[in-house]
Parts: sequence; structure tokens; C-alpha cells
Amino acid sequence: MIEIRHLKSFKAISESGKLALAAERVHLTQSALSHQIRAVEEYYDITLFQRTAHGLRFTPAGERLLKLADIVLEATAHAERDLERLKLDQSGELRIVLECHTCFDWLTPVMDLFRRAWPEVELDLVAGFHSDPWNLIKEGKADFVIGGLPSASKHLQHTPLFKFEILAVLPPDHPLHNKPYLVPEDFNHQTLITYPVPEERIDLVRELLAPAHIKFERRTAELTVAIMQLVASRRGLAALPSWGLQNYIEHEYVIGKPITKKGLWSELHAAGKAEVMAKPYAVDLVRIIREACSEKLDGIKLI
Amino acid sequence: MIEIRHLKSFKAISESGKLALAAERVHLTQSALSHQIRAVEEYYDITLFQRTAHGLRFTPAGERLLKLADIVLEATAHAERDLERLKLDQSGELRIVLECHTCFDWLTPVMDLFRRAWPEVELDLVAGFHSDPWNLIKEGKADFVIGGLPSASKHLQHTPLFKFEILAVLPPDHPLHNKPYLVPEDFNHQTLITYPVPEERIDLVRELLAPAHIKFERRTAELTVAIMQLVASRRGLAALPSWGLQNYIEHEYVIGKPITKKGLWSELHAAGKAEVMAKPYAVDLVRIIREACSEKLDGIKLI
DNA sequence: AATTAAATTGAATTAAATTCATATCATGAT
DNA sequence: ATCATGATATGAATTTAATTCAATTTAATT
Repeated sequence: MIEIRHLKSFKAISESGKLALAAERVHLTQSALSHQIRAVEEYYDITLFQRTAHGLRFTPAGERLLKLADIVLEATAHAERDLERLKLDQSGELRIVLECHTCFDWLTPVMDLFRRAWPEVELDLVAGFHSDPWNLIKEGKADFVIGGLPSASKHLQHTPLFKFEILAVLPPDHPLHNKPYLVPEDFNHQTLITYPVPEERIDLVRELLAPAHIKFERRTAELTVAIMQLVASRRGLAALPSWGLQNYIEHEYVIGKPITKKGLWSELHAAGKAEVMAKPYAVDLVRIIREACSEKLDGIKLI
Repeated sequence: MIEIRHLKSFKAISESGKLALAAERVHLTQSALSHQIRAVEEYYDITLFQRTAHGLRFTPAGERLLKLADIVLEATAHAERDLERLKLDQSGELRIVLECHTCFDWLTPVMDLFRRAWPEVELDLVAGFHSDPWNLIKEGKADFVIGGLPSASKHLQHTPLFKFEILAVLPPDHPLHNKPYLVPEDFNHQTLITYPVPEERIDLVRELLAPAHIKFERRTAELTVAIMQLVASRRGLAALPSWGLQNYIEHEYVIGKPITKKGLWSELHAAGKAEVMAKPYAVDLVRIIREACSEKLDGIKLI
């Protein structure tokens, strides 16, 4: 079969007219080229060159393959340039910050999937708790925030991930365990157990308790399992995304109740600088998160 | 370097999604394909496929090469079809007839040149003398006539070759040897030595002697060298194309004189059926005749 | 936990391309 | 005519590359 290497040889022959010169240009010996073109002639059983005393002249068939060479070599060079560009897109760094502590639950398997698809992208989790995770991007310490809708003043590009319901978490024998849903007043003078974040970042407080001027105590814990222990031992109530509770509810360690009749819903978004969010691997990370979460987490809605 | 064979493999992979299936389609083992695509990935240092449990998925870079494959394979297939067509044009048969006996002088080297350029074309000379050579084409016994302008009634396509001068041939000591040129009356009651063809095909007779009602004897000989011998031994005069005489004149065996003040000129044409004359090798034969003759024959003019 | 259906790997093999040394061929000069 | 020159062709030896073979690995499914 004809190969690109032959086409390159043809081009070189046409440009130099002589086998020996052409051979140099394609880093072969004159003999190699002679063998090579002869092999093509034999393959197609057609004369491609007229051998003269001054070098080679293309026959019409040779000219035809030369035309093919022009097309193919041009297309190949173009593809190779594109490949170089794609190589840049294929590698990079993505330092992820989570606004939402519970998200660790699903992020680990998602990161595994991502790493398999994008082995050249270095994926890191920025450790620790930050009062304003989006600011880490401005400071150059992170690239990709998973959390609520960032305020417009951050000038970050964001993509919605999904909606999820926040359930109140009560010990199974709590006095309110028969109510179909809780209302803000049910939290009056209760202890609220939360992750250690500012009050305004807790949806329940911001959306319901603060507007209704409900008074409550706060106690914090860093890990979901610690919060569960505190709730189960009746030290207070919590409000967590439904998916984070499932395991505990199934084992009747705690119970979950909707908050307000229509439930308390929150949204998760991915945010980052526009140029980062445009990277194909960032776009793909968003896709992977949405796909994996909608499959594995109960009770969420893609947005 | 990437080669067409790789592009074919990519195409097969994209169409079957699985290495093992694709391997069959390109007549390789699954392992060979695995090695092959890996080599391309390493050459460009970029991941082309995402390996999943169900087969291979193209990465954007892989997709790009797939697009290249479409272009290249399409162009290659097209070129190969054209090559098949050209192969038909490249081979054929050309049975040549000469109206003009002297033309043998230059035809042999021309045929050598032609055979080198068109090895697939079978070149034959139709032997014998024919009163109407163009008719041989109609009868399917010849393809290509070299001679004067064929009459329009033959419905043949013709291409002009060149003009040449017909010189009178005299023995060196002939009484007329001092005249700068001969006139028709000089042939009165002389013996004219010619090839064995009808009178109306002899330019001198048709153009000059018959119109002037000159009386002359005729004697024929088949070979140019025989005519020369007869002239040299004073058995008569001849009239031949200048190029045919050169050797004899140089050796002072005979002398050549223009006929009439402006000379007697004749033309040579190639004629054949339109479809034969259109064949690339027929076109090229015309070119070779014109080039070779204008270089080697003195005193002719291309037309 | 075992099975299956894929791809990968590395060594061995086979095939193909390339080189080396030399031959051939056509042309132009002596 | 013969010789030198500048070109391509040829064939055997070599080198390089592609392919196979025989395990391995991997991940999903039963």
C-alpha cells in the first residue's frame, strides 16, 4: 500500500528532479528511494516516472500521486498542528475547593473517574476550611470551586451542577419525629450542629431561621460522622443534604425530615476563571460530576 | 511518523469500537493493533484513546486524527481510482503506417524514444506499400498514418508535424550542377527515379511537372540507397526530402538542388481516428516526433 | 469470588525497509 | 570511437520496524 512516507518522497523528487538530491531531503540513500518508488510502481502496476539521463520525470500517473501528496501532506501537517494545540488542552492542573463539606462523599469516586479520562491533568484538593473559597481563585491558590452560586462580584464563570434537598436530622426518638415536615419555629432554642462555617453560609439559617428571627445555639463538627454522633446522642439537630444522610437513615441511626412544606432546596455550582472553565478537561469534569451524581445520589435534580 | 496504515486502523477502531474487531478488519491481530496505536500515541506524546472495559473511546486528539483519516483515505481512494483509469490510457496498441518512404530514416530513433516513455504501448510498423494508407485505418489494419494532409473525406483527425523541402538529386557532374535551382523544364525528357508509388503521390509531379505538361520517364526503386546509386550512376534524377539526402551530399556522392526559386516544400501530418489521436500516448508520439525531428533533421520547419 | 471480555505487555519472530557495493545506462567531451 | 561523468537500478546483507505469541492486567458482570 501507498504510505505517507512515499508521498513525501514524491514531493521531494518533484522538487529536486533528481533521486540523489531528493534522497538527502528525506534522509535516505539514493538506493533506498529507488527501491521505494519502484515498490509503489509495482504495487499499482503502473509507471510513475520516466527515467532520463538528467533525472526523473513524472508520468501522468506520477503527477496524479503528486497531487495526492499535496492534499495528504497538507492535511497531515494541519492535523499535527491541531494535535499540538490539543496536547496543551489535555494537560493542566485543577486545584479543587469544596464549599460544601458533604461533597467529599461523592467527590472521591468522581475524581477517580476523571483521572482515568484525563491522566495528564493534575487534580488536587485544596485542604482546609475557607470562609470564602471563591477568593482562593483570585489569590491563585485554587482553580475550581464546588459550592453555591458565587456572587456576581467575583467575576467567575459558573456552571450549575444539581439541586438537592436539605433535610433536618433528628435522633429517631425525637419529640418531633411524627411531624411530616419541620418549620423554622421547631428550631427555636434548639442546638444546631453544623460544619465550622460562618452562619450566613448555612442555608437553613440564611433562608429560614434568620428571616424568622429564630434563636438557637450552635455547635460545630468537622466531619459528617461526628455530626451524626452528636445528633444521635441528642445533643442537637442538624440540616444536611439528603444524599449525605442516606446511610445513617437506612441504619436507623437518625431520621431525616423535610424542612417546610415544600422542602429546603439548595443548588451546587462549579465555578472558576473563564479560561479554566473553558478547558476541555474542566468541561468534562462538570459532565462527569453531573453524570456520576445523578446516577449515584438519590433525590437530586440536574439543573 | 503517522502513516496511512495507522489512519486505516483508526477508522476501523472507530467503526467497531473494539480493538479485536477492528484488528480483524485490517487483517492484524488485536495485539498488533494495540502496539500500533500505542506507537502513534508515543510519537505525538498524546493520548488518542480512552481505554474502557467495553473497548476504546476516542479522545479529542483521537477524533482529530480520525478526521484526518477521513480526508486522507478519501483522497487516496480517489487517486487510486484515477490511477486505474490512467493505467488504461497508458497501455494500448499503435500500428503505424508511413506514406512517405524516406520517413523510415528518422522514425526508428523516434520509436526507440517512444518505447522508452511508453513501455506498455505496443508499437508496430505496418509493412508493405499501400496506395491509400489512410484507408488502412478504416479497414482496421492500422491506427496512425504519417504522411501528407489526408483528404477531408477520410474523417480522420490529423495533427501537423513539420514542413520540409524537396530537393532535386543530381550526380555531382551533371550538366545542370551550376544552376542555383532547377525549374520544371529541366526535367523534360529526363528519367525520374522514385519510390514505387502512384504518380499523383509524388509532390514534384503533382505540383510542378503535371501542371507544366513536362514529359519524363519513370523508374522506381524501393530503397533510398538504391535511388542514390541510380542517380550517382547517371541513370536519372530524383526528388527527395532534404533530410534524406544529407549523408549522400556530404560524401559528395550526389548533389541536391532546390526546385523552383522558392523551393518545393511539402508537409507531413499524423492522422488517425479521433479516439486514437486523443490517447495520451498518441499525443505524446506526435510531440516526440516533432521534438526529435526538429532537433535532428536540418532544414525542416515545425508547423 | 469466579468468570468473562476486554486491552496491555514483553520477548520472539517475521517482514519490510534501508544500506552498501556495484552495475547499468545515456550523454557529452576528447 | 572511447572515456568520463552523472544519473538510476540492482541484489545481497543488514538494520529497523511491525507483527505475533503467550501471558498479564484490568474492570465489569454473574
